[in-house]
Amino acid sequence: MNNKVRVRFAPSPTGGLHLGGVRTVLYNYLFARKHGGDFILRIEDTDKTRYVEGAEQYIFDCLKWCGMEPDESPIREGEYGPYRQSERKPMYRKYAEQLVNEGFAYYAFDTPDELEKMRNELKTPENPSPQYDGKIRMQMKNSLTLPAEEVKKLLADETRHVIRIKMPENETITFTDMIHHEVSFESSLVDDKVLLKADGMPTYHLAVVVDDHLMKITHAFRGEEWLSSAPVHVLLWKYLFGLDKMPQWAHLPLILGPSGKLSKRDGAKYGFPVFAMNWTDPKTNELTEGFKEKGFLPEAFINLLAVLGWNDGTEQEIFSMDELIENFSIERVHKAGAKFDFEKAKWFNHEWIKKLTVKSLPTGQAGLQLKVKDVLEAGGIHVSDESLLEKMIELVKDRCTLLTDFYEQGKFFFVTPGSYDEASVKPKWDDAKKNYFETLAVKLNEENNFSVENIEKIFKDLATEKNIKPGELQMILRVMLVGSKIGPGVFVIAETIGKAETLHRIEKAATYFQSI
RNA sequence: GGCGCGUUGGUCAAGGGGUUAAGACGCCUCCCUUUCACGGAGGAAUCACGGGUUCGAUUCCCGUACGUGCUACCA
Repeated sequence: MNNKVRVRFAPSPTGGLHLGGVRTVLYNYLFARKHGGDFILRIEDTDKTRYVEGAEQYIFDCLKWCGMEPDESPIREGEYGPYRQSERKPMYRKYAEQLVNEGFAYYAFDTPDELEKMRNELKTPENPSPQYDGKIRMQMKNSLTLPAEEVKKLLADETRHVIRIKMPENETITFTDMIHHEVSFESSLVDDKVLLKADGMPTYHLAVVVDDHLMKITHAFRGEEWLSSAPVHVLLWKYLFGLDKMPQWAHLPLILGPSGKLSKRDGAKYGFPVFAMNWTDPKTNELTEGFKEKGFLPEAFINLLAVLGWNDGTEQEIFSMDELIENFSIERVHKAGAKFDFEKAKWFNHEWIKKLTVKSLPTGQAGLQLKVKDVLEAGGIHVSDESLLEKMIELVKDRCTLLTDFYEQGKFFFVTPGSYDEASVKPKWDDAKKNYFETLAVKLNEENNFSVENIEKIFKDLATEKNIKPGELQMILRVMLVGSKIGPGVFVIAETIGKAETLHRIEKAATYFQSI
């Protein structure tokens, strides 16, 4: 008897990993970790036509970035492999045939053309999408309608065929969902889903049941879009392995975009990422932006996703992965879909940037320092002084919402401004100011202790002496050192960049201001 | 069209027969700061609608509307 919790996430390698996908992984992962269980990654690649080169590796990379590495997966083998359904192909047929032998499924020989013909003939305004179901299966070409001899011959001749489930006539299929509680369906209203495709690959319906059984999955969390096909899965469990062995289900609410279901296109349309990381579709070469590249911290990303559709009942909103694991409960996940709000997403990132110290990172991932360094270097700023980098981060992190903001907010610590906010300085600049800054430069140059306090004292004493309001002077000094009216205290900036650089910037700017 | 699921401010949401219906984001005002932010103090804004049940319904029940998902040899 194995009571250990085992959950799995089963993406199909057909494109990028969107918000809803990552949240599904996250909830699976949190549940597994909370209960000391296993988190398994299984790849659903039974549809060769939709398989996209590179998508599988991309999924691994995204999970790694988020800090959710599976215990068993195609790259970290366990005892229940293989973890790619395409590599498990031989396993499925016998279950499908068992179902046929027991009368729960049947062989269907209808060609795609015949199916299309049937649908077209039956299509009416009242019934826009006719199903292959109990009402019409006796008019189709299958082992229920054909004489046994003919079926035998067709199979012996290796005629292309599929195996379909035979939905019972009048049965109410009821099951318990951890979020929606009791859900019921009328069996006669569900169609005879294909279980095994003509190429021998299982469909999702067969594969999910067989694999969950073979991999001893105890809990299965997936998007709400699967709720409609749950009755098929329930029946399959009943026929194949017993309802008592069926995992507990939880159908997660959808994440919505500004107008309806969140789509890949919403990203481009509204200017926010919808994938975890940048994804370039190799077929179209189309790039969909990722949260990582947009400047999000993985801590913030999983945090904002976790509380989109779940909360622990307290007022806490900022959770680390460890706190999430501790406090998460699937029962508190909402029933209703949640609209994604990019403004709030940015707020989470802001909070995490403020929260993280430069070096220590709770996740053990690359620190803020390295990430900020990457941002600066991407902007062409070479960082050679690590202690200056650390100091800069501490000084400006309160005013950075995205990692990429560190460029604008921090570049002046490393490079002399190349341009100035002339509109602010021009009206204030006169001979008295020119004279003031010339004298200031001399005085600062004589000062050996170039500390914030000393710089400020010299600055203010001289202002008093020259009878100029310090406020205006401070603004000008800021533009001299920074180039614009942003950043932390001017005197702190001066101290940080050092005496030589401060003097250099004052002189360079004064010369420039004189010319405008 | 059928079936499923859902519905507390603009958004995320707590709550759950009697409450001034929490909190957060965003927005607005003020304070701090002669920079930009952070921070602090306030403010505007909500129980989809209609019937029941009840002394009382945002909360329970039933309808309606709206939203959303499924209705493929896709997952």
